[in-house]
Amino acid sequence: MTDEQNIVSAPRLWLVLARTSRSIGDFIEGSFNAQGLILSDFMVLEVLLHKGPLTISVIGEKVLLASASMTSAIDRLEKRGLVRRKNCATDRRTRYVELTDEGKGFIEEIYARHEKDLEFVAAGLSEAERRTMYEGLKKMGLAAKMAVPTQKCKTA
Amino acid sequence: MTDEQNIVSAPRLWLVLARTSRSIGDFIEGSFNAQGLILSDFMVLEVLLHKGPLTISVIGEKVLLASASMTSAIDRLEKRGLVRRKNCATDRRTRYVELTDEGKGFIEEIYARHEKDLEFVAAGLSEAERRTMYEGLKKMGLAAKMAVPTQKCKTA
DNA sequence: ATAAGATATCTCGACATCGAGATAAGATTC
DNA sequence: GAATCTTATCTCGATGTCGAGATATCTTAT
Repeated sequence: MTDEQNIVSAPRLWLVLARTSRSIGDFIEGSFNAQGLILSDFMVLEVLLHKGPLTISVIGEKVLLASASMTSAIDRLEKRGLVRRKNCATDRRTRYVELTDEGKGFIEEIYARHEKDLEFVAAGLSEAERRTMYEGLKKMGLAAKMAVPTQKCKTA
Repeated sequence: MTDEQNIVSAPRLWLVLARTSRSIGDFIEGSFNAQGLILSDFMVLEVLLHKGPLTISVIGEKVLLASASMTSAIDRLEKRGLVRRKNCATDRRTRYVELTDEGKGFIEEIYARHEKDLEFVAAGLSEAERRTMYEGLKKMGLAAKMAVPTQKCKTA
């Protein structure tokens, strides 16, 4: 740390933010790439584990994937027997996606490791630091979202 | 903010970090997508603007692109007349990449806008907040990098 | 000087993602 | 009830990225 007394410019903050995000992303991907899972597929499984069966478009909103990408993501997971598509009784356009038993055990195990990975990465941070970072990141993210016209930014 | 008093878990911190990084990325891309620039190409031009001519592999290290991706990135930029490949006098394997006059003017203008975008995003943060976030992000990034065996993590 | 190893760039094939458009079905309006 | 609008998913083609391997060149050891 040679810059202990300099002010943190916005570009510099963004640089370290982007790099950190990437480093952590690479790191956590390491814990399931060996199982042939990519980050998107992991996120889909994780959402299903914690929220239960959801429609394809709802999952897509949560993991930030376009509909075309969702179709192929679910295809990949279904082909491996980790999830199952189920027709909706009341709306025949809709397809619910749910974890198979195998998929549930699979993601549970991987998610436990994932949590440990994240604890490790954040281990050096005090509660106050986490709080400040959390709030600061939210502020920045909200400002960025508000500035993008296409994005729907819920004010709540 | 309904969670003013809860502790910030590592997964939650990572979630907001990843989302913020993405939101800001989308936002800043908006300011040059109209010019037909993608983020990678912008980063290449930005490095050349601030560091001067560099070899393809050095640029790749700085913008975190694999060599195959760098070849096509430079191809794209060269085709548009924004950069130029130059053979190295002392090492015939190496190709230096430099901005053309057009490329220089182009990236200068876009970078100015880019800086404003980032100032806008970080505007709501006090100097203390920025400092805490900066240091905290660096801590997390370093921890993640150290945990990835393939990555060379300079201790300096 | 030669052989073996390292390095810089490029080529090729695979793949995840996306936008746009197709299809089918629910919701709304008249 | 038919026409129109909206929504959910899928298909298709294009693109950016990557890993692995090819090629050319430099470096090092002998």
